[in-house]
Amino acid sequence: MNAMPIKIKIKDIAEKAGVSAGTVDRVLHNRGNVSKETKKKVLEILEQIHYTPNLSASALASKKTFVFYSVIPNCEPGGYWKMVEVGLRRAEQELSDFKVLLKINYFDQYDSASFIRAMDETLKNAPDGILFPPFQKQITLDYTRQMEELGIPYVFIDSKIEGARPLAYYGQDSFQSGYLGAKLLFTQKPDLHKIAVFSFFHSGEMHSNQVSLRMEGFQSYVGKFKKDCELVRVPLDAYEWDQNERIMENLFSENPDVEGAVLFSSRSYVIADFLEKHHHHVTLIGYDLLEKNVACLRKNTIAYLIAQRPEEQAYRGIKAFSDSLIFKKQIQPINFAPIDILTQENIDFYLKF
Amino acid sequence: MNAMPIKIKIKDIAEKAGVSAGTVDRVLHNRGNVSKETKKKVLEILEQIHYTPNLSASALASKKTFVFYSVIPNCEPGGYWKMVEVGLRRAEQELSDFKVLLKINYFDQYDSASFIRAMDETLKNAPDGILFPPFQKQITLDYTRQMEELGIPYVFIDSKIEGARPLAYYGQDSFQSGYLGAKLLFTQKPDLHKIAVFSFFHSGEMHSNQVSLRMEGFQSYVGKFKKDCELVRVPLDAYEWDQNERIMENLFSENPDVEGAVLFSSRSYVIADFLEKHHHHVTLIGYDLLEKNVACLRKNTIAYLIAQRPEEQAYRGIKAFSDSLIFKKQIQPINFAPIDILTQENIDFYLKF
DNA sequence: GTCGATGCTGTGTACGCACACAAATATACA
DNA sequence: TGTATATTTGTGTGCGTACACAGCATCGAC
Repeated sequence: MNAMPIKIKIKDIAEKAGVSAGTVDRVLHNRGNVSKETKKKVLEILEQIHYTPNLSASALASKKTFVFYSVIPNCEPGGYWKMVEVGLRRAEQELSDFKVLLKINYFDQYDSASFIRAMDETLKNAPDGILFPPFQKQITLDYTRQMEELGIPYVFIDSKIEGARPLAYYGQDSFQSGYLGAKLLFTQKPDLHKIAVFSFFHSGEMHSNQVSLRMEGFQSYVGKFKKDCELVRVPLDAYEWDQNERIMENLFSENPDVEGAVLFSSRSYVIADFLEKHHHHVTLIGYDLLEKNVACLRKNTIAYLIAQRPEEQAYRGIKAFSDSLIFKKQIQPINFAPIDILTQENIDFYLKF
Repeated sequence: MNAMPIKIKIKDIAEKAGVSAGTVDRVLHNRGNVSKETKKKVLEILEQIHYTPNLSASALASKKTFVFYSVIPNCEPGGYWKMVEVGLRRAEQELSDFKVLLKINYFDQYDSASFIRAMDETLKNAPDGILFPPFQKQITLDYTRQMEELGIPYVFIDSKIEGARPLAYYGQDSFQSGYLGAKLLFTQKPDLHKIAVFSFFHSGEMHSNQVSLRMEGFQSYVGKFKKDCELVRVPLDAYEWDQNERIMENLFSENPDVEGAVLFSSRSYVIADFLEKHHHHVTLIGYDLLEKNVACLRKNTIAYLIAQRPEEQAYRGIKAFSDSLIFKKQIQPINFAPIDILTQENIDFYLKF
């Protein structure tokens, strides 16, 4: 009845080959200390029989502990990177039976030196895998080259860069999400001819690859369909809000005809709150499902939110390591997350999820 | 260094409670034979400590074999349901270490009696879970009610029906995929005023819920945006091709102004091949990524293919059972698969995947 | 006070593998 | 031939859990 098709185990192979289980184990794991002839004999049996190790038993017996590192920006409560961290921890939790450890090193996303410090620190520990969002392209490529030499697999989240060979990527098609941002903005106001494009810097630095790519996508749409529309760049300081108010005031007094705005990083609510006070006729497109952004969406101070799935992406990123290294599965290298369009009408649905 | 945060095991709980591991096990699994006081004591400890069983050890030691059944239409080589079967088998393979067995019962999708036979047969075996595409609504609801009474979880693939409480659904939003079909057809020919809507029957029967819902979606689009467009239903016989040729000839001689066509099930290539011979000016929208359909897409005898991910959906359906029953995870109940739009330009990308 | 019967509890084994260690064999050299 | 050493092979234990079984106490009936 319950005729479980008997699964082949190491012992079976050992018997067939006329050797002991220990020897088969040595062959399977390339541990050496096996004579050429016996090795050949065992390998022949393995060719014939399709042996797949029992993962439960393997995990249970294994003494190896896997240590994965994640290098992400400092995460403030309720912020985007906090959600990433939640996903990371969920993956760690789920893999705890497989002796998987996750460590996180943080950096300041507006300070390349701190990224470099965090990465150096991480590499020193010779981890079994590193998950991180690509920082400024050249700096990142430096590290991906190092990791490839050291044989350390790495996973990109958030955005990706060309020229690297990550084990996998989990995130949006950033360009496309920027492109969509433009499309949505013009859906609201087809005749826009001046758009404020905000971005956060600090001491002149802004290295978010994600933001750059979204910007390209946005521009691409405008270049294709709305050639006459002008984009006004507005650099804000990530940490000093006082002067930002002034910058924005200036912007609008010099450009009273700005009627659309966009910010490619997650703190759209900052812009929205400003606009609400003084310029509520400006239509704003924002990114990412933060609570504060959602509040703005409900108040209609943000017209559309374009969201990704930070928790899910981080979770799957870590799972990619375990699937590849522990469970020997093939990994799909490119994994574009859905580009969710959030409006007042459908936001509840996304929150529940 | 490798300070693995020590995971709590049954033994730890046993010590804390001053009982043996066996007793803790009895409490954990509600196996009875434990005095009220000891049970209370153990439960108290369990409240304090957050114990999660080691899944590897659990799987290894467990004697229980899970038997899942899938009830799907007969699958011809290269057909849609063959792809579903591949996904099912892949899941079985992957779960073989967890004593999971998968059995498949087939039915004729144009014969409700055969569906009923297959379901009855399946239920007789008291499986641990049943995965199937909802057949005609009333018949299906009969069975879902039975399964709910018996405590047998079930998963829908392909399409879903209201009024049932499946553990999960994996498939498209069928209505939406029909809606999209209409949209794409009119993208090609905005001024269409007569569309042939083909469907396969056999001895008058056609119970595919999926097809019905797509039809609704299609009609909804037409009703909303193209009120003047007429839909001509063309019932074909699923098994007797000779007479179909005649039916189609008649159709086109009586309606020479038909310039668009759609078939909501997967064998679009059949229609495409006919149209190619005699009516290549007709634009055809098809469904599903079959090899033969792709060939038509390349020849441009199918304008767009709307595809789902049959293998993936089936795979995830089975995994839902194991995740829920074996790994005690929460399952996301509704899982809409992407509605992929395939054209000559992007088809290669989907095939590679 | 003996005998079961019953309820409760502890012990022991198996699951399949990884890995340490012991044993056996082969090789080198005196 | 004997001893020392390297190479190859087999054996045994533990991983944490599930579950069978044995042991123990309590109780009632005779």
